[in-house]
Amino acid sequence: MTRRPTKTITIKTVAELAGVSPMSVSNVLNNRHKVRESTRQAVMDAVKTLNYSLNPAAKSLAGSGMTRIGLMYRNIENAFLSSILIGSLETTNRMGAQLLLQPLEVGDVGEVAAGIQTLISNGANAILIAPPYCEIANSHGLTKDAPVPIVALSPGDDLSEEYCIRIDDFAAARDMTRYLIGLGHKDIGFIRGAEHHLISRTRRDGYMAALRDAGIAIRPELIVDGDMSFESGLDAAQTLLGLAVRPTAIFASNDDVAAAVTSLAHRKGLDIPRDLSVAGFDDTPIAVKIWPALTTVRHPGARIASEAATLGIMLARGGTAPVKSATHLDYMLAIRESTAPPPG
Amino acid sequence: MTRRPTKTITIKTVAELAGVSPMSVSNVLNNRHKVRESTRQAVMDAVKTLNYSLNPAAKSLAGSGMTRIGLMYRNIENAFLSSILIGSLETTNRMGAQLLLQPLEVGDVGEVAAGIQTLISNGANAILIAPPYCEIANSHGLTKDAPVPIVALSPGDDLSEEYCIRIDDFAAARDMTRYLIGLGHKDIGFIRGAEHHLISRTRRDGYMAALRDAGIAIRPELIVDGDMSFESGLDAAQTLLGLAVRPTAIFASNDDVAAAVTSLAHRKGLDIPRDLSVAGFDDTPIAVKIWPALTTVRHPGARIASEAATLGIMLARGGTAPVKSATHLDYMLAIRESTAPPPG
DNA sequence: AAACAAAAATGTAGCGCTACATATATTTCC
DNA sequence: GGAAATATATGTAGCGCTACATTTTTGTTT
Repeated sequence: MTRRPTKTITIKTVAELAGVSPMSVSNVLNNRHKVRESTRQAVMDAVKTLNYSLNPAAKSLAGSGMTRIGLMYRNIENAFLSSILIGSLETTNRMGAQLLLQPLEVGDVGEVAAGIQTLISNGANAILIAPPYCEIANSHGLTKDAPVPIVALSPGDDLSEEYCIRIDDFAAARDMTRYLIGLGHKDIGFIRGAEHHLISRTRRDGYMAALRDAGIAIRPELIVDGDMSFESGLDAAQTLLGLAVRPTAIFASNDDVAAAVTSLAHRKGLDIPRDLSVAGFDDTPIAVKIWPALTTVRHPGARIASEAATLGIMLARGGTAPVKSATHLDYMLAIRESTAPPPG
Repeated sequence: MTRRPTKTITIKTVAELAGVSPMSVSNVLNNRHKVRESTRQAVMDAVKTLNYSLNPAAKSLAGSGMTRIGLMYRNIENAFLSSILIGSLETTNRMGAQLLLQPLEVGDVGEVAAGIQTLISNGANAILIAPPYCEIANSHGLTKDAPVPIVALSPGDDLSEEYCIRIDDFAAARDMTRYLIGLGHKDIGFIRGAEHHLISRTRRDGYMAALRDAGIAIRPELIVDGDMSFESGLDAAQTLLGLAVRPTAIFASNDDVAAAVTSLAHRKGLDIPRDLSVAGFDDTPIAVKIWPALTTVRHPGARIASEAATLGIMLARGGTAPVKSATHLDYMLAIRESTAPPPG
């Protein structure tokens, strides 16, 4: 009488058709054990006839609702982010949780704060944050007293206020640089990532550490800025290859940039790896789709996201929180065809 | 007294703190217009103090719930699918709907049917289906009397039982082939897509139509199978480049396969485009990240997904359905550096 | 067959919110 | 200043489901 007259099919409709009580229908549909086979059949038949399914909102309201995991990330087409998406999705799916996505456009502090707020409003019980937002959120104290647990995906360093799942970027960059040094390279160019990614600094530190360890003087002009995009890689490569004493190897902060270096080198008639070695970072699909296949660092985005989602779900479901600490996953060097000893 | 004692913060808690009725809190939080500024302030203060946000399940149950759009797709790392994900996400976000993701592993009929069922159980009010599942679902009548509207994303042809958003794959493939013919090519290899993609057939038909129109005899050995993966592209390229009379141009069913052709050609010491022209399809990011940059067909995945999501949301919200018909978006040829007149 | 135990089915009372109707405060106008 | 018009606030009655307690049925034992 009040309200729009609803002709919705409810659990009651089904109960009437099946000739049982609503609770029995609920019991069947949630396969709780205490239902006689005949009843189950009757209910299932009615369900099929009515093409019925439980209302998730009501279910959630009444009972123990579905676990919702929020994922906040930069809305750009980027293979590493893709793998994070895939990984979180796969895990939330497998564990019966729901993934709420929150893509951000710009990524200033305000947008990050608003994004967290939106996710919480939408019922997120835990939040995963991809870089660089995990770092921004942390450094601005946005996660300090968040009402839900926060997990940082692959931040550039262990973060104080968030759970972290990452690889040791410093060690990985150092190892790759060492590998290049081991091949005989001394003039190794390095293309930095985006300014605001903590990762950019960490990886560069690894590169410098390896040089220092090997007693090779650091030539500042060999370290050029980029922003992790293919285009910025083209510019950076232009700079490096235009140097009077040009590097015999270039280590880029990610695979897209390394692909750009490869592309520009080809344009300039350089043979890779004979004239120039190129190394990337992340091991995204493009690494094996360019020629020559790229030597790079395997950065398991999907696994990081998967671990993070698992942690988030556990925490959301009231699991005991381990000490707020960082988990370091393994990385490894994927040595392919783009690196070789320097010419001569 | 019954039930777990809940200490949840509800709208009532907020109302008490703010000294108003629960309804006023509701009115403020849904910014309905009829609230005095002083009341709004009081409520907002209480909300902030309690760090409160509305329970979405209850909101959804009580009122006009949130629109949920399901997206079913193949769970593989693939740039075109990525762009579909991004596009749907962006639009659902912008229109205040929620995206429910349903990645499929294998894709037999059973899994597709189950996926649709799951989405509906999870409250999807409309479902978007990416290829090849839209075609599978359609051909097996899975969408015939679905309780929610179904939108096919970029199927290979107009589908009878679903709304379709796509480009004219036939015409696009024909145009690209014509372009190659226009450059002077006569021996044009074609690498087909996956068997079960309707798209594979449609694109091949376009290729054949262009040859026929130009009066060029079709050499069946120039048409080889692939499955749209980089690896299959390597095999197909091996076959084509091993031919006694080898093609002077190769048109691949997607960019990954074209990248594989490029890679293999380089390995064999061929210069692209001098010795061999290569064309792809989709214009995914890799097209401009390999060298030489790939001539390809721009297939606007994000826009397709965006249009589809818009349609789905409109239908879900009770908008009038246009006649169940297909929308054709524009495609265009992206002419880059991988194509040139044949040698000699 | 009565007495008890276990299994199965049901009734009741909300979960936290909003639509709608109703009640109260404020403004407008003559 | 008071009636009418308007703006604002509040009560009531569920939305569709499930936890828990209760009742009914079925099975087991002596």
